[in-house]
Amino acid sequence: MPKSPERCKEIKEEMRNKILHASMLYFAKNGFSGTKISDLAKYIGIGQGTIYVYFESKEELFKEIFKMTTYEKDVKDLKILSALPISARQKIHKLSKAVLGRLEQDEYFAGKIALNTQLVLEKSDYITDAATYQLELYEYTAKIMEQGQREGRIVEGSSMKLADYYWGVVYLYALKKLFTTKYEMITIEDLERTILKK
Amino acid sequence: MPKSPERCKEIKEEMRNKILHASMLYFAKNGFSGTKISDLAKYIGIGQGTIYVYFESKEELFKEIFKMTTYEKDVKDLKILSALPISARQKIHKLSKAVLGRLEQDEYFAGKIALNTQLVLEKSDYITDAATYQLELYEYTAKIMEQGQREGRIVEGSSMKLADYYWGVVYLYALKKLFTTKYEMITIEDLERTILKK
Amino acid sequence: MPKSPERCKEIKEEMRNKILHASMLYFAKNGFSGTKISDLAKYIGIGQGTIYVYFESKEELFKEIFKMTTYEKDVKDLKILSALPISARQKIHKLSKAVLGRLEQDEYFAGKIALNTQLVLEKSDYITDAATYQLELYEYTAKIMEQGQREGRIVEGSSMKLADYYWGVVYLYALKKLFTTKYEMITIEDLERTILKK
Amino acid sequence: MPKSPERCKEIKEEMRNKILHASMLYFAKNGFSGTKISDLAKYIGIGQGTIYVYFESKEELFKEIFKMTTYEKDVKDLKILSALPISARQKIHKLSKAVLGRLEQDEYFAGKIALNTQLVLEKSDYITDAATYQLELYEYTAKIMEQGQREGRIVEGSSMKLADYYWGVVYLYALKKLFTTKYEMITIEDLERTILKK
DNA sequence: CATGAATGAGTATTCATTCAT
DNA sequence: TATGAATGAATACTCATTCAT
Repeated sequence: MPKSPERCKEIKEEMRNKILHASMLYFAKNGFSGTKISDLAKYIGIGQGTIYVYFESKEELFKEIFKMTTYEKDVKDLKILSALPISARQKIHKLSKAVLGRLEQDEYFAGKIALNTQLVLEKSDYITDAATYQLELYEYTAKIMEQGQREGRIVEGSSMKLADYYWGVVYLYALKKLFTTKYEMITIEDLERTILKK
Repeated sequence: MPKSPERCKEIKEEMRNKILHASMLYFAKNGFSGTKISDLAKYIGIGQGTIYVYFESKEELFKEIFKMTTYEKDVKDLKILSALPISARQKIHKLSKAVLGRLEQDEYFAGKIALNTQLVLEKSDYITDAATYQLELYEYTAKIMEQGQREGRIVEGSSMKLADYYWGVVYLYALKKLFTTKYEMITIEDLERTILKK
Repeated sequence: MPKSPERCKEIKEEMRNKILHASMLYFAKNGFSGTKISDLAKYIGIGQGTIYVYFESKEELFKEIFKMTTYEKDVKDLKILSALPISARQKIHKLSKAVLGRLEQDEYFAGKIALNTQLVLEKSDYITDAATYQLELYEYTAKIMEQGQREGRIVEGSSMKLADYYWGVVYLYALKKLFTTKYEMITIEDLERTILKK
Repeated sequence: MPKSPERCKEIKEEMRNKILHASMLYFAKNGFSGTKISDLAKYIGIGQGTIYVYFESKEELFKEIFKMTTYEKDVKDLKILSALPISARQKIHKLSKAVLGRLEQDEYFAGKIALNTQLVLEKSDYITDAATYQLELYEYTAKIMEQGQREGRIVEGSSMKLADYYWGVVYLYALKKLFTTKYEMITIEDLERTILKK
């Protein structure tokens, strides 16, 4: 008789997640074509075949990683933040504090952000799926920018450009986190300066 | 066969440069492992074998590209700029204007900057070679930052961090130039804001 | 656990036979290299591992199947038939009737015959083991052919060739039985005509 | 400059045919799953990669072989034969003579016939393509059978069954040709006896 | 010199077999 | 004992490199 069927499913789910999470960082650091299944398996600490028990192919694994690393939750949080009855200045501050904090503590957060780039770098097609959430993230940020502009605390210019600039800098330091051993993280003020009026 | 021997060399040099320049952009966009020689040759419009007439291997081609895309000239220019008897504010302005200008007009400039990242992303070893010039670039920029700090026009903090931040943003928009079709370029003011005091 | 020890053995023997019989047909239809253990297990309705409880390897299973599907009993029957004090014509008739009858009713009989082919097709080495009985089958058949030739009812020619021809046709319709859904079975007369004189 | 472009295409076509022909016999003898690309390449005397220059995959190679080994020409010939103003007896004689003659001399003919079986054995889907011509072959043969029945020289029964029986025997000896080293080929009379009335 | 077909080392994927439960 | 997830050796397939033309 097999193990308890529920426990069994749990274990399978666990392994799948293990592969998914470990691969995410590996792909983020090495790119799709730079990642060999044999190396990846060794890195995860499993046999090559095991990967194929859970995923049909290298490509499919990559797609699944991508689904997993969606900005869904972040968008929800940002939506709430943007709707709060506080000044844009305060919103930006809260956002910057949260983002830089996670960036410093959570390598997965950095990986998630970097992966989006891999996708661009490797001209993948999954972008569309991802782009939706990324766009929402930008839109809510842009809204805050507009509020800030009305309040006179954020520089003039296309609010979308500003949002793009702001998140671009975040992405920049995600890359640094992932690929550099020694680097100086910017401060909250540094980040805010990209968009705040003097 | 025995055409004019000089003309012959010229022709050779021409083809070599053609390969070198076209490959630079291709590598910048696709990464080292993401680039297949067969695709590259098709992109350049030559036979695969031709590449091997001028370069020993894919790796060697990449190294040669790297030598070509050195910051040597830029360092020289920056050195001169940093030594000018003008305010840091003005130096930053001149630098930003020049950099953003080239970024907008010259895809090769964007490619050169992006390549440095490929190297980091793919954990290559040539970094040492490259790092030397990159470091000098950062050092001269840091010097300007320090001057600016003394003049009270540039924000406090490690001058190296500021230089790194400044060039990071430049790199960010080099990527956008290379990989995005529609994007809004930042203005000189946007770029300067990363480091200028209000 | 310690049920009746005999009953236990019985159960084991049952499972072993289940695997053996089901595999026989599967191998006969798909060939040795065309059979995946995972598919076979699914077809039988058991886990992959279970097969390895009863058989050391895919190869060993195949050998065991082969032992099981020996012509031993058929040879014995044919020996008796060939020794009967009746005309070759009658012997051939009895044989043809029996063979075509079994072919129509018993898929295992068809499978047994087809398997011999797999062995030839896949150039296995077990042929030697099998060949012995097959040879005897042919020899007793050839004897009947010779009797028939003396009686003037069977066509001239090498008696072995005729036996080979006769069983070849039987094999042909074993294949049809196994692999075809709609086909017309030959009659006893059709089969006899291959060797009978007009 | 490359070789003369026409000569080049010729050479390519030659290699493609070389692979196609050599593979046909190899597949016929070893089956689809029993054929390793590495072994096949060694057998042909080329590098493994070369196969992939001409064919997308093992499966595609197999399909191409199948297209090549169609009964197209045979059907045409048989159509002409069936329309000749001679007796069915004579037609059958001409056909049997031709078929057994080719079988003895031409291994490719045997391979072609055997391949059809591989397809059945391996339950492929290409059968449909092949089946068309096979069916025509059977239909023209059945016509001759009907003529023979009217002329009283061919045994009674479904003409299609007789055609199927006749070609079945041919297939049987194609297998013997391919897989057996020592065997006795049947004579024209042996073959004809399957269907001729005494 | 330029080419692209041929090659085989390297990489992705499959599948017989093991083993913890 | 029965299972099916895990494994790695075996196999299919890719791609940098060579070489005859």
